[in-house]
Order: sequence, then C-alpha cells, then structure tokens
Amino acid sequence: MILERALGLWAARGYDAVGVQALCEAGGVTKPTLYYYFGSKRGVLEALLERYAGPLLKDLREPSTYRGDLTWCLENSARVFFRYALQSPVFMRLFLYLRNAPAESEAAGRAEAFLDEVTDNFVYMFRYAGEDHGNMRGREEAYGLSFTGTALTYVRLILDGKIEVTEDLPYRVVHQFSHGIYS
Amino acid sequence: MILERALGLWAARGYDAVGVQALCEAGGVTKPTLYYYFGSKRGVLEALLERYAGPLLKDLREPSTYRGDLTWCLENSARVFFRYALQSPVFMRLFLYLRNAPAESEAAGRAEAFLDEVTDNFVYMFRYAGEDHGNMRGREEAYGLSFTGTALTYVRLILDGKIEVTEDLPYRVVHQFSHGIYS
DNA sequence: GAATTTATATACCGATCGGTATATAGTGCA
DNA sequence: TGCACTATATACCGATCGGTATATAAATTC
Repeated sequence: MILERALGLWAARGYDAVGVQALCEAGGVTKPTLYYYFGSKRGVLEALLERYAGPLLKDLREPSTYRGDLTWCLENSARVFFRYALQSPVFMRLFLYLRNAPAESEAAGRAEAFLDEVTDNFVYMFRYAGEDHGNMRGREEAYGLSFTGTALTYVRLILDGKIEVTEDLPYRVVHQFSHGIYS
Repeated sequence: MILERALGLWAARGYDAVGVQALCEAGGVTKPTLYYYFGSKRGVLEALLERYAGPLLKDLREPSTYRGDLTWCLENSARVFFRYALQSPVFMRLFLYLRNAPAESEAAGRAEAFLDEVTDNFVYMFRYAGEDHGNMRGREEAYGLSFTGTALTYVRLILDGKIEVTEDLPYRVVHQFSHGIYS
C-alpha cells in the first residue's frame, strides 16, 4: 500500500520533489514506521522497483529469447510493453522518468541495473538473430538499442493518449521498425 | 555564466536536487544577486531554456519545413539533433530529462511549451508530406511523433557513447526509419 | 504470567529548502 | 556635489529535508 502510494507520487512529481513525510501521509503511517520497513527513502524506491520492475523483466524474458523467429520476438516483446502501459501506466511513467533521469541523481543510480537489464534483453536477442540474418552484419547492438527506444517511444505515446492501443499495434510498430514507414 | 553552471548541475543531478544555494556557489554570486536577475529558481530555468532551446528550435525550423522532399527533411532534421548532441551534450541531456520528467513537476511544466514545439514541427511536416504520399493515409500524426522519438532515441545513444557519430548517421537513421532494418 | 520481540507513535535533530528585508557599494547624470 | 538608479552583500525568514532517540503498545515465546 505504501509502495503504491509512493509510486503514484513519484511518477507524478518526481523522486526528489516528494519527501518522506509526504510518502508517510499518503500511506497512512508515520516516519519511524516507514524507516522500520524500508530503512531509507532510497530503500522505498528499491522495494518499489523490486515489486514492479521485477515482473516486467520476467514477462520480457520469454518473448525476447530468440528461437528463430525475430518478428515473433519483436511483436511479443512490444506486446508486453504495451500491456504494461495499459495495466500499470503509473509504473511505466516512473520507468520512463527514471530511464531519462540525470546519471548522478539518486533515483537513476538505483534504477540503472533494472533499466540496463531491459535493454540487454534486446541486444542479446539481436545478437542471436544476427546469426540467421546475415544482412544485419555488425548492426545487432545498434538494433537492440534502437528497438528498445522505439518500443518505449510508443509506450510514451500510449501513456500520453497520443495513440490508441489496438490489437494490431504490436504488429504495426514492428512492421514499421522492420520495413519502414513507406511499406 | 550562471546559466552555464546551472545547466551543468541540473543536467547532472536534476532540477529538484540542485538548490538555489548550489547554483549561486557554482556561479560565484550570492542569492540576492541571482534573485535580482532571475526572480526565482524557476526563472533561472526559463532563462536557460530561452538561451539554449531557442536556437535548437530555430535550427530545426528550416529542415522540418516540407518542400517536396521528405527524406531531405528527415535527414537534415536528424542532422541538427545529432549536431546538438555533439556540440551541446549537456543541454541535450537536460532536454531529454525534461522531456520525460513527471508532468506535475515544476521543471516539466516550464519546459512543456518548448518540447511540444519540437514535436509539432515534425507532425506538421508529415501532414504536409502526406499530401504527396497517399500511402501514409491517416498515419501522419503517428509518424511525426514516432520520428521525434526515434531521433531523440539516437541522441540518447550518442550522449551515452553507445554509437559513433559518423557523417552518414543521419542517412542511416532515416533510411532505417523509412525502409526498416532489413533493407 | 513474565520475558522477549515486533511494530508503531511522539517529539526531536541539524541541515537545507526557496525566498527576502535591509544595508551598502558603484555609476550616470544634473 | 548630490540625487537617482543599478548592482551586490550580510543576515535572516518559516518550512521542509532525510533521519533518529526514546517510549510504548501489541503480539509471540517460554
């Protein structure tokens, strides 16, 4: 419950702008109680990431494991992202915020491992896929990074209500990524 | 000079994490002096955006004005972004940070107008281009948003040293955007 | 039932937050 | 010279920051 409220506040106003006192009031506890369970403000963020980013990483693992069908991987990975954007929009807002937070900020430091793990999934995926797609020669890494950016760009658009989430959105996004906007 | 130092501090640690006192010490002035010129902490951010984001918007205006050659527009717009990533990396870091900052944060509120203006450039560009490219039917807006995201994804990769900036990078990015990764 | 552990609250810590009241230097001009 | 104006500094404001010392209530164990 405290974690949910903290997520909401941080996603709306940012990590530094929401103090421990505000977290306590939102969660209906007092400061010593919060420090009893989490140890510090940073500890609350860590528990929060464990709770929410853990499942996302787990859900991404299977679709991002290359088994011969790159398009299947991309579409289903995108599908996971978009599902989270619909079902956990507040967490995904925090996710995007942390991903672009200044490197030396406390929040970004704690989130870095999680964020890198997401990207690494796709870099590895393209590395393995590259063995079957010779024409990607040497661009596997760039494609992994690029796809992560593309997927999260669309997550952002979904969160902002700029595009509608239809059943075929993963197909369209991956098709555009794979064959360009003219096809 | 104060603005430069403020830019550096905010880009490295975030707007909320760097107080007015720190800005003053970094700039070699005292608080009343800073408040004499800028009125408030928020005022420093506004002056900062005026100083740095203004030129970026200006430099984007020409390449993003559609005159019949969409590829030319995209490549030269990308070129502007990448040039800024190389020449003003600290500002571009702040730019990405502000673009993904929580909606209700003070910093994001002040930056919103600038950020929207960047995106709007490309949305308009695709709207006009759509008149010449019938097969884009109804996807002009999505393409404008998507291209902005793609360009900034690459800016991020450049800032993080993940990809090298070569002369043909704008061509490659736009080619991938236009024709996909397989071509 | 006594001792121990777990969980919660009151009240406080020094430091820093954004911002300002007040005083005083320098500067252009009559 | 004296007046107005610009520019800078000292010292302070109440509020909030992250975090804690201490006390006590509830549950568990012996």
